[in-house]
Amino acid sequence: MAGNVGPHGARLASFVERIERLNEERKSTQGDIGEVFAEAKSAGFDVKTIREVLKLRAMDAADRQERQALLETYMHALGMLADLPLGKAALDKVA
Amino acid sequence: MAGNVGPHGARLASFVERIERLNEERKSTQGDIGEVFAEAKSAGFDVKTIREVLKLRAMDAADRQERQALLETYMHALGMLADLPLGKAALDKVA
Amino acid sequence: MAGNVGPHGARLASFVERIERLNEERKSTQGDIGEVFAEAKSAGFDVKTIREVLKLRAMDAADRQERQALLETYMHALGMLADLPLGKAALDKVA
Amino acid sequence: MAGNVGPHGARLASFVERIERLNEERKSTQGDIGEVFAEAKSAGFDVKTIREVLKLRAMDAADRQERQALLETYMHALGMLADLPLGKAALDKVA
DNA sequence: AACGTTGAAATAGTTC
DNA sequence: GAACTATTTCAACGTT
Repeated sequence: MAGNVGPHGARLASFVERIERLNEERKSTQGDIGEVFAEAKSAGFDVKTIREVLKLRAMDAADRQERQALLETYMHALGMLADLPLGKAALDKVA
Repeated sequence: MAGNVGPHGARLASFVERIERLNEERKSTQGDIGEVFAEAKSAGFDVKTIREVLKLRAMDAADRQERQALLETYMHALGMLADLPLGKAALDKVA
Repeated sequence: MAGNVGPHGARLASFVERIERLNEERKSTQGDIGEVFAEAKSAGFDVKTIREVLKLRAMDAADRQERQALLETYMHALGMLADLPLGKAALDKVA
Repeated sequence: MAGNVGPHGARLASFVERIERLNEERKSTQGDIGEVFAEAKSAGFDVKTIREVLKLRAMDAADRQERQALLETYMHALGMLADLPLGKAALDKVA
């Protein structure tokens, strides 16, 4: 049963190895995060609360992105108006 | 209202920012992994199968590590277990 | 204030009570396990080592199950992998 | 290296097997719980909320136990008073 | 014996 | 919605 997987074996092996390498990188970064949490903890901070802070900030960031996207849509729609007081006021509302 | 967070605010901010930075790094790596999968897919490979291969290889690696760790414990317990069928079978697996 | 929970209250109460009953059963069994450990300890055995033995045996059982499940996937993927060294090694492990 | 673990091997094997059997029992019960949750879910109930209910009831039960234990302490302390109005009033406060 | 630490199990959230 | 990962939780263990 010595197979013949065809000429694509090497290509497949390459994909597998690249993914494994990236996976290790990901885990390493994850480990770094754990270390920072541990450091914060031994500095007297409450890890759970820090997680809450991070979550809130991530939400804020997402909101900001949405608003930014909306803003750009408005920018295009109001392109011809932007220099006028009316257009400026509209932009102020979404910014 | 200048965001007075107490004397430890700067320290906390540092932790939060380091984690956020590492998080972005992690997501970026995750994105890279997704790209490799996409590349493999458009090269005609089956993504599900690649995942299976990765899982199997990871399992093997983890097993090897864990068995190695258990070996030390067993070394100490040898006297108690070595001539018990159960213990022998266990030892055979890690040896 | 007769605890009117709506028309589905009885159904919900039934679910809650069944789960609570099963939970007690689970805790009881857990207690039995603790007793066996205690008994083994007072018979002079090292509890930690017994835990290691249990872990190893559980691992082996899980491995066997998982490899069996993977085998089916591999059967389908044989054409793609069978003559790639990586694939061969993987197949050897499950065969 | 055919060990001689001593005369206690059979005893150890017995402990291991008893624990493994209890563990299966525990997992089986756990599976039953999962089934009840699934059933409740397909009946239209929110699983997360049911978990909250269970938690609250467990807390209440623990409280009741504590109060019961306290009550018994009082019972003993007030044993000689229990038949008198004064003692009864005291007992009413903790019940 | 209370305390935090460690390890395992379950739950929740995220990604595909 | 299925699978994987992370977070939380619970119990056991040693430590002070």
